[in-house]
Parts: sequence; C-alpha cells; structure tokens
Amino acid sequence: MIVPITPDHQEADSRRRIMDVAAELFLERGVDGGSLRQIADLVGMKASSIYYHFASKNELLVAIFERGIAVMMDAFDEAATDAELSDHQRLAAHVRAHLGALYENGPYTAAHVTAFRTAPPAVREAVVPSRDRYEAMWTGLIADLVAAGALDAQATDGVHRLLLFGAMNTSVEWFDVQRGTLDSLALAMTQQFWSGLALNPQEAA
Amino acid sequence: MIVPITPDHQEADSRRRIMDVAAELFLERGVDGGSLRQIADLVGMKASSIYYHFASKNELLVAIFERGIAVMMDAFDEAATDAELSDHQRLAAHVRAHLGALYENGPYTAAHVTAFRTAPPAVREAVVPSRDRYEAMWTGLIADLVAAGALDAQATDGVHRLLLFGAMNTSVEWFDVQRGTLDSLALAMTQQFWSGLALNPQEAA
DNA sequence: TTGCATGCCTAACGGTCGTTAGGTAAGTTG
DNA sequence: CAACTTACCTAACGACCGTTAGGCATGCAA
Repeated sequence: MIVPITPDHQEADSRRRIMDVAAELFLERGVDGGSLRQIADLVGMKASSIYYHFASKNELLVAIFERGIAVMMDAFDEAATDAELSDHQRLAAHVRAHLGALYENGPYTAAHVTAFRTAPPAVREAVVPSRDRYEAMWTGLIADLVAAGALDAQATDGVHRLLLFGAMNTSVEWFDVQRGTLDSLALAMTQQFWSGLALNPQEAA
Repeated sequence: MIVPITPDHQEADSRRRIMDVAAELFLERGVDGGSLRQIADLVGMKASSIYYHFASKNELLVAIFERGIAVMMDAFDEAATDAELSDHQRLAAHVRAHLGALYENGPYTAAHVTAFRTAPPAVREAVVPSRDRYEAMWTGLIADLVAAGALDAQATDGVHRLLLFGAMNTSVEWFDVQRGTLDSLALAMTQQFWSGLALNPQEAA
C-alpha cells in the first residue's frame, strides 16, 4: 500500500520512492515488464515527472542495480566486523548477510539478482565494475578460509563460489520469508557448502 | 546464423523453427524482450504468420516451457536407466543429465529456467503441473538416497534440493560451454552437494 | 479441371512504450 | 515585490507491441 503524498510532504526523497517501487516492479515483472507509467502511478505522479529525477529509464535501472550492490557490500562489511569467529561461523555470517541483503533491505538486491540479465547492454556494462568489486570480496573471503586450512583448495577455482551464489540468489524464487527464518536458511546453505549431505562422504570417488 | 528458407523446403517444422528462435530470444532478452516480429524475422516470415502455428504469444510460451520440461524429464529418465551405480554415481548421473538438458538439447530448458518467472500468470499456471512432475522425480530420487542410508535425512526437507536446483540452473548465467566441460561441472556440483568443501567438516557446530 | 486445405502474405487495428517540449504552481532568494 | 529554482503537470511524438481480417499462391483430391 502506497499512499499518495501531498505537495507539502514531498522532498528530494521522491527519487527514493521512485526507486523503491521501480525495483519492486522490475523484481516481479522484469525490466521490460515494468513501465515508467506503472511506476509513476504507484508513486503518485506522471511518467514524464520521473524525468525530473532520472535522465532515462536506463539511468533508473543503473541506480537501482548499483544500490542493490551497495546493500550487498554493506551487509558483507558488517558481517566482517564480527570478530572472534570460527572459520565455519565466519562463512555462515557472510551467507546470512547476503541473504539479509536479498530479503531485509528493500527490493534492490533481489531486483538486481533477477532483473539484471535482461537489462540493456549499456546498463549491464555500467554496473559490471561494482559487481566485480563485490565478487572480489567473496573470492577474498574464500581464499582466507583456504589459507586458514579450513576449506579445500579447489574452493578457490571460483566454480564453487558461483554455485553458492546460485543457491543463495535463486532462493528469492521459492523462499517465503513468512514461513521460514533467514537464520535457518543461511545455516542450511552453509552446511551444504561446508560439509555436504552425505552420511559417509568418503565413499564418493 | 539462420538462413532463410524457400517455400519448397518448409514443412510442418516451421512450428519447430519458430519455437527454436523464440526460445533463444526469450532466453536472452526475457519474455517481454522478445517480440513476435523479431522471432518472425529470424525465422524468415512475417509476425502474423506465426498465428498460423500458434494461437497467441502465450501459447507459444507454454509450448516452449513445456518442451523445456520434457527435455529435462527425458534426460532424467535416461539417467535413471543406467543401473549398477553407487549412490554417489547415481546422483552425479542425474546432475549431469539436468545440465545436459540445460546446455545440450536446445535452448528450451535454459529458456524455461530464465524466462519462466516473468511470463504472464496464465502461462505460468498452465505449466505448473509439468513442473511439479519434474520436481517429484527429484524428491523421489533424494528420498531413495536417504532410504539407502547415503544421505542425511534433512535432505528430504526440500530446501537442499532447491539449493541444488539453484546452483545448477544459475550456471546458465556464467558457465561457458566452450571453456569447461559439463562433466567437470556436474562433478563439482555433486561434490559440493555430497560432501562439501571443508577439510574437517566435523569442526562445524 | 475444379475445389479445397495449407502456409504464408499485406494491411491495419487499438494500445502501450520511452521520451520530449513547454507550461504552472509553490517556495526561496534578492 | 521580482527573479529564480523546484517539482510537478498536460500533451504529444514516433516507434513498437500483440492481434485480426482478408487475400494469394501452391499442392493435393475428386
């Protein structure tokens, strides 16, 4: 429910409200499925007024995707400040942080994860550097855990990090925040990445 | 490269060629990103001619998604016929089969995985029963492995299956068939699901 | 040879898209 | 009070969308 605002109360945060509803719309319908007119309707203005805050739809998309990455990075940094953790707990904290970015800090990260792939090439290219920076955080974390002797060296080849990312990000399509806790989901993911589900792993070739 | 066809050579497989190029387009650009006119251009006909083969764009979407599921199911069944496998090998075979459906049998399964979420509700609802049947195959497989004493009972709660699905399906966004083999990718996925990456898993709480 | 189904075509429909031009009311500053 | 900025508006542009109506060649059946 988005209530219309009177001219008195609207400030520069109109830009933020546009981004909020746009991110939610792109998350559900995709980049091409959410139009500026729908966004404007939800915000309580006309489509042409969006151009006062953003030069184009592409620029709005870039702003949303960049914010999605910023939310992820903030969550990562905050998780990294929790010191005195075991290796396993450290990984779990970052998995929980990434899930928090997906579910607890607005639709930006979730919109990024689901809508990025259908965005125009110009938009994707503009966002790639930020994406790379976030990826580097994770490769650094995993390299740390390998160096600490906690993880197998094959974890550094990148494939397993991408598998973990895929598992975390795809959860936005089936995980229901109302039915399960993020803590338990984060634990399940960390468990699967860490030690798998086999009762006797050594029997694998 | 799609070469135009002369009236002599075109038969009832026009329907198939439409589905081929449409699936590829939906895979890359999303459901709303690929128009009937673009599809028709690639096939070498006019947009209105598509309506000779499909009653609507929605029906084309349903046909593509259904075919994506059929490809997955065929792959699953074929993997199941390989008898005399260890539990680990059995899981690995099905992971490999699912990846084969994603990469080796046309763009249908990959298009399903990436574009389904932005399809109109009517389309999604029409395809749900088939999706459920494929999901049931996997829950059955995992239940078997649990019953055989190979996997932890928590694997049956569905979450870990969804995590595995997420890891496999998201690979279409980063895996390059030219650079890595599907066999090695399937092995890495099975390994992570089976025994994880920790050197000393027992140190986890 | 006539009749009919097949598989495509041209042309157009109403609608929606991103975007732009220009206007207007309110608040701020001199 | 006047000039200016802020934050919206109305109106319209050309382009593209899914879809429909109706026509036109080809090939087969009677």
